[in-house]
Amino acid sequence: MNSLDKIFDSVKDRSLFKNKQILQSNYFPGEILHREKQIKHIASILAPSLLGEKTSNLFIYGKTGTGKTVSVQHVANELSKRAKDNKILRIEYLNCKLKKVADTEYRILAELIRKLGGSVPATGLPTDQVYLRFLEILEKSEEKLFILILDEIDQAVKKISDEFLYNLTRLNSELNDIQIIVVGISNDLRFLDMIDQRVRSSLSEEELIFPPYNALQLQDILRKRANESFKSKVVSEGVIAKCAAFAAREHGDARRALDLLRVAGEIAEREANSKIKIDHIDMANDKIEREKILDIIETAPKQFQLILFSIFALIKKNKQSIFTGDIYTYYQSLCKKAKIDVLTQRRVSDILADFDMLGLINARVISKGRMGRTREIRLVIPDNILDRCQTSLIESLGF
DNA sequence: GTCAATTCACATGAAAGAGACCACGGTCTAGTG
DNA sequence: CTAGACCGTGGTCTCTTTCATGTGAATTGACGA
Repeated sequence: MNSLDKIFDSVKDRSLFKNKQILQSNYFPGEILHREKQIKHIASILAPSLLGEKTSNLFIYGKTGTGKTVSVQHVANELSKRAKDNKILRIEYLNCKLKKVADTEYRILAELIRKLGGSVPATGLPTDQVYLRFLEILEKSEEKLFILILDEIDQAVKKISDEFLYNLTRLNSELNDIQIIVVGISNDLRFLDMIDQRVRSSLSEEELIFPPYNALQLQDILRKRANESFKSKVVSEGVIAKCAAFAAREHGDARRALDLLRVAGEIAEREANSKIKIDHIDMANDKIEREKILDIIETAPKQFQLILFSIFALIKKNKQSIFTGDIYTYYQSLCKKAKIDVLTQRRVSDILADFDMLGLINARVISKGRMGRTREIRLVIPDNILDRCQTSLIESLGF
């Protein structure tokens, strides 16, 4: 027991972190760097709501990790702080990408109702019933304005169709005592092209684009957070610069940069180093990448795993690119051997497209002339973790 | 040699089914007074 | 008489199939030089 105590005690001394939470992605910083302009813009658009006036709907675009969510939430917090006493304003934030929570029309409404203090069954009701309940509960509330922040709204629209947004904007005409203001946040800059003209004009009355952070800005952000989260002298300037450079390469993703720093810190800590070294960042980068991929692979449904396994096998056999047809035939024989139902080619095609989206493979639709059109598929999983992936696949498939 | 038609092997879309989950309202049953 | 069990109907949601339509360039074959 004593020896264990020692280990436990030594962890405390050895820790490089002062407060690791600050580097976690759900941490909400008190001060947001390099977004003053955008924050002011958002605030100025939403400011009239404090007087109970219906403001324009607002749409915000920007890649992941450009501070959209944080900025909007910051403004929302300040607004509700101001409006706390007089019941004019109610602000709710909802991330439409959360699986099983808010990724369908029904669930978004249900979640909103829940936030407003009502209750709805998880399933079973017709959607229009849920709309009615939503209206009812809105009418009942004392506030005059309801600011609805829909994060990752592109995900929702992709899944549900833009009718949902149309309904949402139309609700205002059915509401007497309360008006809804929609603030949409989207990662996809082409989002507006996806939605109907009618919706577009009524929904995105104001638009705002968040540019990616550049390397210098990322450095500022990292430096600030590092100061708060690490003990002193753990993080050197070089480390920060490297983290920033890494993330800047990936379209200026601040979240990514912070993850990198945190994981590098964890690695350094485990190695009993008192400082983070440049190497640790490379290791962290590998680790993040590896865990992301392994996580996808391990949690994927069986059929997905089978198809992925087929891809692995074929890639190994002939190093060059492979095509949908090859994969399908291999997959078929695999299924027969394992006595598993065979999916149609149509479905497999979709699954391959999913893999492309997830970044496991790189699929390009090419035409081989008389040999038809197909996807040319290349694996983007780095060689050094390919074996790990394969063994974990074999394991979970029970081969 | 040139040019348009053809043809391949899928991609891509739309719709609809299967099966799991669930709410709601009506009916039946057993327990209670 | 009534609370609770039970059942049928009709929802949502995910994964999948079925049917239909689309598509880019190698190939073909007719044509003219």
